[in-house]
Amino acid sequence: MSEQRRGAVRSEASRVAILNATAALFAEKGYEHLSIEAIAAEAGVGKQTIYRWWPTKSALVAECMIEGFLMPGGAIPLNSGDIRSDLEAWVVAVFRFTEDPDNDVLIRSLVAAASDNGDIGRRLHDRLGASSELTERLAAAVRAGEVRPDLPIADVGEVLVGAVVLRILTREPTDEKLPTRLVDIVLGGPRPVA
Amino acid sequence: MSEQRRGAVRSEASRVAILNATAALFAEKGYEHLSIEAIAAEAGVGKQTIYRWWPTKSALVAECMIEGFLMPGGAIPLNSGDIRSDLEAWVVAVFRFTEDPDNDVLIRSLVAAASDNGDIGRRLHDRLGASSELTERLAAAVRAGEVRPDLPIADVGEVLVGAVVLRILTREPTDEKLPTRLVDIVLGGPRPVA
DNA sequence: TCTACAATACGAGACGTTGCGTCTTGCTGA
DNA sequence: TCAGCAAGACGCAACGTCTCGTATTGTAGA
Repeated sequence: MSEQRRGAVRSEASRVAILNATAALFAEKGYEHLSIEAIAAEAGVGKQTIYRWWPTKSALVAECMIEGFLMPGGAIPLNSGDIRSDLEAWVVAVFRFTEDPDNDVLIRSLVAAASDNGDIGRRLHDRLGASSELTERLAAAVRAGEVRPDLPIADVGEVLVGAVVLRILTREPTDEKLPTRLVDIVLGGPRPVA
Repeated sequence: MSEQRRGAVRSEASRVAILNATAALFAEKGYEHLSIEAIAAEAGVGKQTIYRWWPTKSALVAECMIEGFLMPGGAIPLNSGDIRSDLEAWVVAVFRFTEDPDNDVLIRSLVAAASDNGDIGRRLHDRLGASSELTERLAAAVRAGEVRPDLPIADVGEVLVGAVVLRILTREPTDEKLPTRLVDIVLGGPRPVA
């Protein structure tokens, strides 16, 4: 045992340069027109160094996403105590994010990447918030008795994200009341008049 | 005026052969690995004949979709008089359709195609039923007093389609109760016990 | 009416370009 | 000594343009 390894060790500088270049070119060109050669050139790296560590373009993009080089942050729903306005604010924030053409291209490219690579799909799913912050906010609402206790919160988050993604895909323009309507749908009707 | 044209006229046989070949190769290889040269060869047609009439691969796929060479039929929700079970049956049918790996590839390729071509996105949207049969069934439910009259039916259809698309993208396995939960969400709670 | 001609679409495929993924070379550092 | 590195050559596939020769169709002159 004790497999000693000798020889040079993997260069972290190259790795980071490659991820940075991938993120930059991805945002600029989109997933389809992303080329390994361009990434290598942009990163100042030999092609082999990319092929040595990542089997496919998809894997490279997936790692970019994991490491947070793509989609930094992401919307996090607040907890003001009012689940309805918090969800609405979240949807508004997401739509506002997608209004910037740059972000629009980014999202659609991510969808394209997801559509031919399962890993990317799953990570996109996590990162978009459906299984983390958004669900957490909904769970808090259940605990606070703000929504009916049998609400399938994981599915609610997914439905909201799905609606947003579909809007982006179909290029349907969003009207300003859409966030309210979406939240009404998933919460089972408009806010009761007090 | 009266700009007369002369010379040979466009060959309908070639046009149909190209669309057929595109549909066949699209379903077989997916959008990404679809090549114009392969389409030309499959259709027994010169490449120039394709480039003469379609500016891009996306446009070709879009026309395939318009003409119904792709996604024949599509699920049509029944009207049994019970909106809840009709919607559920529709969701089940759609998920069952996507369980076949062939259809799965087709759908994901359509999503990929939509993500870099707006026309395809819009047509996919129409064809998936969100703006036609599904909405019509929901409108009938409103007229019959089955659901609250202020339900934003167009958005409900979109939300359901979005949820299905997202499931396909994320490769999340579907459990058998998912259709029920999705319908519960958009209809504002589980079916009341009679 | 018939015939030449011009205009256009067609199948076929050559062409230069781009990006692929592999391989080689010479260098650097553990 | 051996592994990772940058650089880039290599053969391959598909790109989109272009040019052949042929077929089809309208226009115009006999």
